[in-house]
Amino acid sequence: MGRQPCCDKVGLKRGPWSIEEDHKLTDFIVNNGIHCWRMVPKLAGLLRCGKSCRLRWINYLRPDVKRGALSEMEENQIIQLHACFGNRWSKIASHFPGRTDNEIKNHWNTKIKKRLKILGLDPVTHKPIEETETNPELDSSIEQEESLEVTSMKDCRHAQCEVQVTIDEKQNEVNKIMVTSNESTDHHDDLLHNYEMLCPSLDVGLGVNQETNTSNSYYSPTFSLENSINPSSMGTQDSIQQWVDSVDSMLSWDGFNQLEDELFFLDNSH
DNA sequence: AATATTTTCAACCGCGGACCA
DNA sequence: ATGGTCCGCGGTTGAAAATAT
Repeated sequence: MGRQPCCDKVGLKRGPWSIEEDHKLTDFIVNNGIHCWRMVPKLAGLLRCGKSCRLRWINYLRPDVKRGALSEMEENQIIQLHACFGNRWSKIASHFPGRTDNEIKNHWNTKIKKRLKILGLDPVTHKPIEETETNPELDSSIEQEESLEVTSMKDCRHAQCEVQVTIDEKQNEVNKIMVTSNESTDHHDDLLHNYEMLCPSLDVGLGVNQETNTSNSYYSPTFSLENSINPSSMGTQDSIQQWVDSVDSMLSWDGFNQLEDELFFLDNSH
């Protein structure tokens, strides 16, 4: 015969844990350790199944569990790791001591996913949504399956590069707008003015916040105008460089909150 | 202030692999 | 080798909190 059943669900309590239950479970584990989750509720005097106790301990009661919002650095790291491992949350969580897979999964589903969508990126493939939609080869489900096969560090770095390239592509789009605007100084000035109106907190005219431009390790790719801006118009180019630097910092994770705030009305318009 | 809607996140569910008798 | 249980994982749910109307 096999082992005994995990638990008899009849008569067991479900739903949110009370403070008293938390104390019982914590006291028991602190004093006895964990040998068999099936036995924990019986020995601790709890009307819960072992599975529920395990979940409560790992996600909430564990003394080394890290509380509070995830930092921007952590968010960036989650995105990188998601590009490598897909939805393998426990794998991703293992890179964040004190953070639980449940917490990271929730954070991804409620926040990061939305931000990537606003950026025009598919949260599953990490590629531009238009590309995924127009190219059946890049169907999300297929991509997701493929991402599960990515295991080696080489592949991982490759996946990270792909995300990097996607962000670069986004900035190239900004570049194209810049080139178009470069055809007319007036138009260019209008563009800067409009952008300044959109983002009043950015000092477009007097200089750029270089700190935000360098503080992000992943979403602040180095950006060159050499291949996209006509070098003959240096005066204009300086302004454009500043503008693009601003956009660069806005596209970085640091600046995204600001961009999101500034452009919220665009999202509400449809 | 009251109500509706959206967001957040703790907890549950079911599956698959590991393990045991 | 087989059948059964346990554990851990990822997907999903739903109540509570926050925000909008």
